[in-house]
Amino acid sequence: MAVQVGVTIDRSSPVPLYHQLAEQLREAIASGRLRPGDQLENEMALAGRLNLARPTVRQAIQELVDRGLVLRRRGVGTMVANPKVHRRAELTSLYDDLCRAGGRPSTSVLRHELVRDERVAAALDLSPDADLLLIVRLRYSGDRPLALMSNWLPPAYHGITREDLEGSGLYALLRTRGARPVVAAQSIGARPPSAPERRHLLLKAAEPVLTMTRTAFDSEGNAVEHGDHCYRAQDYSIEVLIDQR
Amino acid sequence: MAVQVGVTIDRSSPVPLYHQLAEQLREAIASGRLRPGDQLENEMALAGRLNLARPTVRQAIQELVDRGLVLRRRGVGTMVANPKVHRRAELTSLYDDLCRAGGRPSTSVLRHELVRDERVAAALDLSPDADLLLIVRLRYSGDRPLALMSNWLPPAYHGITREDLEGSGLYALLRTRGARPVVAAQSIGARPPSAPERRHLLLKAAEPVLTMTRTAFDSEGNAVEHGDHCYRAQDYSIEVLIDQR
DNA sequence: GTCAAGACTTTGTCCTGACATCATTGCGTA
DNA sequence: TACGCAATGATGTCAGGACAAAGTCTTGAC
Repeated sequence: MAVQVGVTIDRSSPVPLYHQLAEQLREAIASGRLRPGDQLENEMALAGRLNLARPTVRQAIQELVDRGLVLRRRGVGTMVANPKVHRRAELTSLYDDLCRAGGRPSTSVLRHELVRDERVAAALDLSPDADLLLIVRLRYSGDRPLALMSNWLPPAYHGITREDLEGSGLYALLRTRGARPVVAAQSIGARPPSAPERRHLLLKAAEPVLTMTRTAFDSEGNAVEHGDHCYRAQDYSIEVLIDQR
Repeated sequence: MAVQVGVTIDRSSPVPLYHQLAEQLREAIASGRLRPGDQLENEMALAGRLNLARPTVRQAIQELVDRGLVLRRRGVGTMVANPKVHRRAELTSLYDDLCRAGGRPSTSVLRHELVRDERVAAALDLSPDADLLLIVRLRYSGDRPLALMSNWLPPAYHGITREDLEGSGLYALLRTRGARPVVAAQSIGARPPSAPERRHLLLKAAEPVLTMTRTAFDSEGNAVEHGDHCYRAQDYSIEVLIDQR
């Protein structure tokens, strides 16, 4: 009944054992080796087979529960969840999104300069006179403009150049510089486009823009970026997955 | 240095000990007895004082970490996080939101009838010929129309009446009927209003609507509701808090 | 006075063991 | 046949201990 998954645990690795296990189970689900409705081995069996203690196995499975990948039912067991609830909101950039969707994104950097902005500094929890790197980009999908994006970065990331930005997404760049954004407050709205927005995004006055304002922090509460984006609403929608525990 | 919080543990209660502790710490933070930057007692001290094992205390604190209420730093301790990252996205209804914001929401129910809809049934993971209760409501804040909302409910909730809906929010009603929605996929977009939307929401053609489509499930993967809402964009924005672990 | 090594504190990981609670299954009895 | 109860098997909770790793602080040498 229960599906066995090939798992190898490397005890010499610095990666915690529970995370090694969670990662391999996650991969098994993503690749389809474990399919929705499949029953996982029970915790004791997994622990015995892998020579781990049950709390370690539990911690691994808890990671998957937290992500909504599996469901636990006391007295029954653990099974792979319905794929509808699989994907959770991720902190990714539009660039990554387009790449995954198979689009050919390109970027033109309209502005790249140091500024001071009290309002943004407050959002980032920095002192009001902090220097911020302002980046304004126009993002294309193929040859059609899709988004006009303004981002403000704290001093730690001022080394990012125009050339960097034309080649990859902002979040990928931030991550290569050690940023580990884990939490972001987003506000999403809509309005008629301003004149520059109409010009850049090739919009008529009656065609609205979808706006997204976001501030991202790492796990220690340090500011990572503040963004103010607007999208062509007819070509874009924002997907979020909300869960409450 | 560390702030002691009055905590009482009731071992005869059916509520898990770790949850009792987490709840009281959460309350201490919410009420301001613990303030951002304050250091919590360390895990061993808490465990000793409350006669709990350290893993139990850890599990309690983990709950707070998961909600972004506190930060843990090895070798340093656990401290209350910056309030900027406190609130997380919640599964609430517009009605609840307006109540909290002090508005005086009112609702008129435009439609309340059983329908079949293959597309919605698929989103809810029900059979295509399932009977669904379609509810269309116009929500006012004070005397101004704010949102036009369509919701489809699976058979378990067909007992909800027009009168119920005029008095409280949909999510409150669902919860009184035992629903425990915990996960929802939302898609947010914008577009010019349709003619009926313009009429109901008193919009001009150039004023866009913000659209939100949502499907909610409970922790066992059962469908709870599917909603298709549109809001006056000039009066409303959607806040989401995203975190990735 | 400055800097580095080491002691100390605190959280992170992992183990073993025990009992509680819930759901299901199957058997026995009415 | 139908119902109820007990056995079984799974996850949920909790204890207590051990060592690892990271950050901070003190101490001592130069």
